[in-house]
Amino acid sequence: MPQAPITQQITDDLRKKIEDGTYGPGALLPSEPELAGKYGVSRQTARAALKALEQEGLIIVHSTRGRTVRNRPPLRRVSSTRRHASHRDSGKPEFDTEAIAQGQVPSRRMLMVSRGPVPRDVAAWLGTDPGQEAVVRKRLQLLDGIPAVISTSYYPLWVAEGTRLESADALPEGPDNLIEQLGHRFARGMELLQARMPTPDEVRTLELDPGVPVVRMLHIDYGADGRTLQVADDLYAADRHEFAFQWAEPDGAPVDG
Amino acid sequence: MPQAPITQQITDDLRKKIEDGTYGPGALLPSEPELAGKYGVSRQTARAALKALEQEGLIIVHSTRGRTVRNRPPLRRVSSTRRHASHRDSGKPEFDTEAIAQGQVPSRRMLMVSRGPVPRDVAAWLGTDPGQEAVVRKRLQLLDGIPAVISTSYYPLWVAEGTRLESADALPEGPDNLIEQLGHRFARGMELLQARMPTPDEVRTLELDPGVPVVRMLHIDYGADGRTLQVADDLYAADRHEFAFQWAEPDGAPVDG
DNA sequence: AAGTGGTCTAGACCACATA
DNA sequence: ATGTGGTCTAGACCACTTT
Repeated sequence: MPQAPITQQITDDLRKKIEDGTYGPGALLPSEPELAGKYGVSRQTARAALKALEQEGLIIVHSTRGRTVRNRPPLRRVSSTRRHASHRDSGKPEFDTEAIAQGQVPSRRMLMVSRGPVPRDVAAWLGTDPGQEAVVRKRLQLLDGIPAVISTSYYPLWVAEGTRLESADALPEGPDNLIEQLGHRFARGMELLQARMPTPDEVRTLELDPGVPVVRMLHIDYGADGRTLQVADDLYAADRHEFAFQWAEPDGAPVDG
Repeated sequence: MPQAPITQQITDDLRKKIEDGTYGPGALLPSEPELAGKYGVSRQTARAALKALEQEGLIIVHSTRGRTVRNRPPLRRVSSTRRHASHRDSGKPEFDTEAIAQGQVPSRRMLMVSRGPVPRDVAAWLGTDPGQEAVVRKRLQLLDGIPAVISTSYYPLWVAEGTRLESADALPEGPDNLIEQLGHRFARGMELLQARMPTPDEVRTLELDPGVPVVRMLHIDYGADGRTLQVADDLYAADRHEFAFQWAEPDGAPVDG
């Protein structure tokens, strides 16, 4: 059995103390010099041990104050069924409806509205020819002023051309309702979830803490004729959201998540 | 605008070169001394820059060979509907059915079968009294010998007591089928997905690369009388899986994901 | 033998917040 | 003024693999 590096031993010690409550949520960890002295190592080594905990998402670093144990915020539940037409309030975007129901103040910042090419995997779902342009709407949605989701929506030209979907203005009723008003019907859809580490860009936009992954939800909606009406590419901060899906036998009562 | 640290500049340079294909998948990056020379920094600084890329999951470190650009493996699609009784092959566990359908060889390693207390959040879903015990089955499921999922299932005593669910042997037909054979019916269910960074334990068991998050899927099944039949706590390597959910209007054709 | 990454030291200077 | 983290240097020894 090889001897574990001293850095890792220190990390393990500290993690254990966080897990068993020696350092509870919000507690201040020993400072770098303090740790270095206690274990008889250089400051860099103590620092490396703490860095590992930071990347596991266990602690928060306060520049001139020290490091504290992160206390996990409650997760916001994102329910799949809420997106369907039957659950939608036709006056507002689904995001707003859900936020208000939870007593939070929704807001949004438009990041981009343009006609342009789309990423490879999105293009495959859109069902458009490769190289074909689409209308792209990218916006940041916030809850109580805190960034929650980066939403990028792609609309085929045959859906969006000449409509308010191409306008840089916000859509008070939400894109889904607008599409229905344009005479389309959402017949079926699919949601794809993936998790990964964020890019530095995404860290900035979502104001992510270190060690926090993102969840990408690709939402594809099909019309009655089988053509793709829209592809939504939503990026969530993983430490602030969880995702719920339900099913029931035909005669079973549905669950409200 | 404050000057970015030199470490970060190097990271950004390298990331750009990975993204634009200067260093394609599998390509060998410059070594630490090489980078240090090129940017006129110490080896530690070059090393820190590379470390960042490693934690973003962009590169793989080979101890005595260098660092190469990671090429992303295809994601295995995990479909929610497959778990429902109507989609289940009653001879095999759902995991095996799906694996075989994709041409992969499923296998499993039992990690633990015991009667014991359950984590707080699982207990809440189980609907048992706090402190109440349950039967716990923990196993590692593999595809072609590669770890895929850590599955931990919790069964209330009124379901599992005195049945083969308490046996340490594998269940050839799978727990879901066994539960039905015991006279229970799955009436409805819910799936909860969360993403986070893994613990060191989980890294070891799932053989995770650095910078790879895990997805936790909590699957709760209810019987016809509304009581919880089981809670499954599955942990997936995020770089090897994606998750699909579908819906359709009553008269719409279902989608096969 | 040479080159890779893995680990660690001892010291330095900085910006920033608090006392 | 002191203590915190943020960054960087110059050098060292190690294990391992390839040449």
